[in-house]
Amino acid sequence: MGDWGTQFGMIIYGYKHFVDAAAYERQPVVELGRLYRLVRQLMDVQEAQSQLPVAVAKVEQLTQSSLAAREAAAVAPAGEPLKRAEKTARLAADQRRSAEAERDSWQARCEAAARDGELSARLAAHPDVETSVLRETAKLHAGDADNRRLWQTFLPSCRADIQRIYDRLHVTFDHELGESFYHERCAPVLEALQSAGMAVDSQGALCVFLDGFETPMIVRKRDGAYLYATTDLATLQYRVETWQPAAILYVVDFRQSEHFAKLFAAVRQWGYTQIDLRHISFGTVLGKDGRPYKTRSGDTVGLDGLLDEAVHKAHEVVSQNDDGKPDGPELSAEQRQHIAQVIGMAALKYADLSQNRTSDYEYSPEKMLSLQGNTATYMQYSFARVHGIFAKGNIDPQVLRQRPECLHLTSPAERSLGLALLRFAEALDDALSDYRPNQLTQYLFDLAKRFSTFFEECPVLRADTPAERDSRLMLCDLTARTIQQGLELLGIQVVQKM
RNA sequence: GCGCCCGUGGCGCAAUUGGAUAGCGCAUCGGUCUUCGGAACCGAGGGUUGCAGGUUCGAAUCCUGCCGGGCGUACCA
Repeated sequence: MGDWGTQFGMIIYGYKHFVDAAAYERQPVVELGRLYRLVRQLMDVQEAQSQLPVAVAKVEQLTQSSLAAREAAAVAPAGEPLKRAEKTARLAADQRRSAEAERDSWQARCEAAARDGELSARLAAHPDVETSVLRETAKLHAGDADNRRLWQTFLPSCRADIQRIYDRLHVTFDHELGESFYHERCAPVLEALQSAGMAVDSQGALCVFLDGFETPMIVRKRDGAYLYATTDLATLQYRVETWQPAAILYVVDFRQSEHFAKLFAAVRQWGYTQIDLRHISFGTVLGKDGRPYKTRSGDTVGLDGLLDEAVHKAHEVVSQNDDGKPDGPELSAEQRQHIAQVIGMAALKYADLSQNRTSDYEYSPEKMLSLQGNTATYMQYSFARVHGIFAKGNIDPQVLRQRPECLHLTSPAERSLGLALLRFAEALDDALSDYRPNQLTQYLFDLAKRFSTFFEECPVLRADTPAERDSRLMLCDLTARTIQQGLELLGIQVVQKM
């Protein structure tokens, strides 16, 4: 958990220069959020200002080489050389265009900042915020009294704010140790690496050079600060000492695969050869523009808003459906609210988990909040239907479960459903073998579809014989329990009425 | 430049890791329908799996080369 990184340097810098004491007094997290965004904005503009001339020069250079490539193509002899030259020219033109686009976007940001008087004044008063922020971060890490004190007062409210989201998502931890916990363990790790001859000085930084990698894994910056890799090494050592794990899974965006490849290589060389270390990488969430999705303006705001939207939309559908009941509405306002919570969260989680873990996907609220087709709602609906039958028939499933011999599969729909039920264990194995939750979602959707067919074709309470009725009730119960168990493994709840 | 990943009906995705006629959802079209809960069911159309070779009894999957896209690449995480 990132309780120690640059984001705290940003907040500390913001607090020292821009805090609104009264606002902080009233709502600390809101004010700290504002400060974070403010500092972020200053850093972004200054990045744009420093990148602009670089981009301009790059456009100039690429324009030259593009011209040269076109001239070369004009005089190239026909055949293979011409094709090659044309391709080079095309590539050069593409590069020039994308450089121009980049230049324009830096320029637009600079101009927007220039039009904002207050922002311009701040930029003038605070040149190079990024360096200042890094300095605050370094001071925090070095034990500076002021920064430590600020960090200690900020941390609880920041942590509590994040907890709100975890609570909404029902995410809990068995152990929780932040980056800060490992800080004091970093120096001994580096000493060990140095005495093992693995870590050496290079250009002022402490580096581990590894076979098969062009660049080293840097474990201590020139300015003395530790990095991501340092904490990862200390964390691994601590975990081995404390829990003797057989395997450690790192569930992290695939863009960090090189980092983990280096980390694992270093760790094995260090002597930890018995642990199964795995980077469970996943694809990037993309915005509408196909670029990685970011909430530059804040941190958890985007997610919070999405959760609200999911619940709100589910509430609309629940209400609409309940109002349309033949005998009038059945649900209280509280029930509707609870159902909307469960269904909305489920839709979001399912949208994420039903995707192939390794592929990118586009952040699209419309799709993520859909309640039709291959969605959690479909499974939850099956579960609720079973409870509808049990309620209407006054059935106690516990009684059924005493006599499993009552199960008889005669019609094709019953047989198809029964076969799917038997495959549950197999689906779990599939999901587990390569850490792919979508194997499980796919199974559950298949099961629920078969149940729908069964439900349509096979009357349960009005079955022809008591034996058939009992058998079908049993199938219903098994289906409901399988769906409930499967969804629970995905962190998704069910409701008896919806 | 080097490295990693991706390309599957209009759109979004699967494919038991090399097996049988490539599946599903949305969308489209057509049916069911005074329901054990229609947030449903049944059916139809739509594919040369980016292109070209190769390996194999068998390729969406493995190899090679193109085309197109994404990401990473020395002190961010």
